[in-house]
Amino acid sequence: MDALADGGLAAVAIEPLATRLGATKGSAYWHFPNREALVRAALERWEVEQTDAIIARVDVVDDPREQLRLLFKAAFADLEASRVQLALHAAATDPVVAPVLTRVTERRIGYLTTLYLRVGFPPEDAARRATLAYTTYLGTIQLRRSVSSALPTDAEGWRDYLDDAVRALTVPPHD
Amino acid sequence: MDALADGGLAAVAIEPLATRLGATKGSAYWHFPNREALVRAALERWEVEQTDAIIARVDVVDDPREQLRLLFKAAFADLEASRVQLALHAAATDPVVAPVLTRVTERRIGYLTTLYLRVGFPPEDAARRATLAYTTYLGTIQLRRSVSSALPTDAEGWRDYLDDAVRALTVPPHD
DNA sequence: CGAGGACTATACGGTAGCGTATGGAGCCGT
DNA sequence: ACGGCTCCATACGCTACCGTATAGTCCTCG
Repeated sequence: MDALADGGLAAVAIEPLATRLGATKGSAYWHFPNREALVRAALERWEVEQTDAIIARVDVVDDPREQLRLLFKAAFADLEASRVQLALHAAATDPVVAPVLTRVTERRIGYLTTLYLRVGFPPEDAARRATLAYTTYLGTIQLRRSVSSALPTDAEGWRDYLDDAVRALTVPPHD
Repeated sequence: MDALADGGLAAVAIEPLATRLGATKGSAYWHFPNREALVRAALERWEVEQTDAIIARVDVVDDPREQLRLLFKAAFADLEASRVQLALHAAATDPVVAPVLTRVTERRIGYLTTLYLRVGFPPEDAARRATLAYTTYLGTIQLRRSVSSALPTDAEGWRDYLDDAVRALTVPPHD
């Protein structure tokens, strides 16, 4: 996961990882039949750890608006996780990555949709706004990584930014 | 630019491009001293074409809210451009890409800020909302590429999505 | 027309990664 | 104590890319 976060999917490779671990190719190929299996193992782990975990943590709260705010806060808190997330999006065309990324994304947007439904949005509006919220998340972590100077750096600036985002994303749909 | 859009920065390479063009390495190395120069040339071209061009097209309208809507529409219209955009963000850690990406991003957010100012936002709120709008843009093209099933596919669904986005992004700041 | 510049082609050596082969260590049960 | 299982190390061939060397073609201009 570290390699994925640091160097993208290309860094999830047999020889570099073996070196990093002070081992050799020979031993690596005993544990994994080939590089694809290694990548699959990393993806499987990511999918399991990054779906239910956060949802479960947010689900203890009752007020859906508060849940949204918590969700955003939690999503941005884990820097390592967001770097992995970006690495996988960067590798979205990879045939091994694509299905996993699709599943996780749809599941997350699905959960966001339930929150918007509980806020009182009609189904179609809830789904649309959930997607919009997710793109805001994606774009923000992308920007934070690529051009961090464009985002607030201090804590209160960041809080203002989040507040404004939640405010914008919870404005009632049409009229 | 095609190679960049299709295969990311890694595809902007001497030998693959030479083959693609029906030429040989030898000829490529006459035009460019090395691979880095080739990449720089592509980046320079991108920076020039993708900054003033769109801004100029939007600047003919007067109403800033309408400009925002137009800007969003224009930003999503050019599929090729958004793929290049994503390729560069994926390669954001590359020392050649980083400064170019930073310049372009800050310039675009700067322009968005002027629009929000003209809408009537106080400076700080305008800057914040401009950033938020840009992350929405980034996240949406990211999602469209990675998990296109999560976004509306038909024209009216897309229009509704854009309308909702503009609506959310133009809600007045705090109170 | 012929010399030099613009461009192309072929061949070479180097690096980084994949995957395979093969030969070990070290431990475990009989 | 010894055959077998687990795990690791070394060596090899293969591919794709980088960059260099060198020779060739063709066009233009004096």
